[in-house]
Amino acid sequence: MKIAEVSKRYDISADTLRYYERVGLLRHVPRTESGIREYNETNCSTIEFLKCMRAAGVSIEALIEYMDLFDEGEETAPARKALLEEQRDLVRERIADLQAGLDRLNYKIANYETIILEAEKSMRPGAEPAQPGSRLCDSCGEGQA
Amino acid sequence: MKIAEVSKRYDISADTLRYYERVGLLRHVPRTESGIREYNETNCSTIEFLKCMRAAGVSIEALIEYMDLFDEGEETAPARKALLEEQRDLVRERIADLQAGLDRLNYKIANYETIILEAEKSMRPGAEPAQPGSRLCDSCGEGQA
DNA sequence: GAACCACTTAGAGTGGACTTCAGGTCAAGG
DNA sequence: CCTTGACCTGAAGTCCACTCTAAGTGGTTC
Repeated sequence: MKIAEVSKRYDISADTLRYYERVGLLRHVPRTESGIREYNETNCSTIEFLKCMRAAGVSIEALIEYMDLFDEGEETAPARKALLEEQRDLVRERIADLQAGLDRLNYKIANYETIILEAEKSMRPGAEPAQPGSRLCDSCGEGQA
Repeated sequence: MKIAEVSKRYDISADTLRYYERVGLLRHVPRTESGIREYNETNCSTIEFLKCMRAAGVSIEALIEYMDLFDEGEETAPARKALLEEQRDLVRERIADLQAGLDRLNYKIANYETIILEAEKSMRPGAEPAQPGSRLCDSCGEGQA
C-alpha cells in the first residue's frame, strides 16, 4: 500500500504519516527500489493504534517512548505496561473532565429551555409580564445569585 | 479579590486570566482607582465556568462567541442555547473517542499482564521454554496476526 | 519524448492557547 | 527617600502537532 491509499483508508494526511515516521512513531516502513513507501499490515495496525491513541489525547512523546521501548526488546515489557497504565490514568482523568463539562452543559441547556419557554409564554397576548425570577441565567453561574 | 488570589483559588495563572480578559472571554472586571483588577463574584463564577469548559475541550473561540451573544441581550437566548448544544455534541464525540482509547489501553494492558506472567513462569528453574504463541504483542495490533 | 501524476526530501510556516518579556506604576515598610 | 513586590501594558516568544512549500525523481500514457 502506497501512502495515498493508507492516507485515505485511515483518514490521516500523507503529511502526517510522513511526520509520524520522521519523529519515530512509525518505524520499519519498507520502501520500493525507487524509495516509495510500501506500507505492510504491521505498519497499518500501528497506524490504527496511533490514530486511536491520538484521538484519546495520548501525546506523540509518550507514543515515541513506547515505540522506543518496543524496539529495545522483550525485556521492556513491564516498562511498556507501566507506560500504558500511566497513559490510561491520564485518559481516565480527561474523561472525567469532559464528563463534568458535559454535565454542566446539559444543566445550562435545560436552564435555557425553561427560560425560553417562559419568555415565549409571557409574549403571548394577554399574558402577565415576565416574572422577576425568570431572568436569563448569568454569564457563567447557573443559579440565581 | 485581586488577580493573585483568583489565580490561586482556581489554579489558573494570572497570565491566563489577563489573557482571557484581553481576548474577550472574561468581561466587566472592575478595577481599583489605580487600575488593579478587583474580581467580583460574577467574575469568579464566569472563571469557574470557563475553567470547566476549557477542561472539556471547548475552544476559546466558541466561548467568546457565547460571551458575545450574552452581551447582546436576552433575545439571543435561543442562539446561546444552540451554541451550547453544538458544544455538547462535540464533547460527547470527544468522550466517545477517549473511551475507545481507554478500552484499547485496557485491552493492551491486560495482554501485557498475561505475557509478563508467562515470561516469568518460563524463567523459573526447570520450566519448559516459552510457548511460541506467547510472544509480545506487536507494536500496535492486539492479536497474534 | 513530453506531459503528467504520485511520490520524495528538508525545512519553513501555521494555529491554538497560552507564556514570557521589557518596561512602567503604585502602595507599604524600613 | 528608597526598595520591594504585586500589579499593569503591549508585544514577542513558546510549545505541540501538524501542514505546507520548493525543488526534484520515477514510472506510465499519449
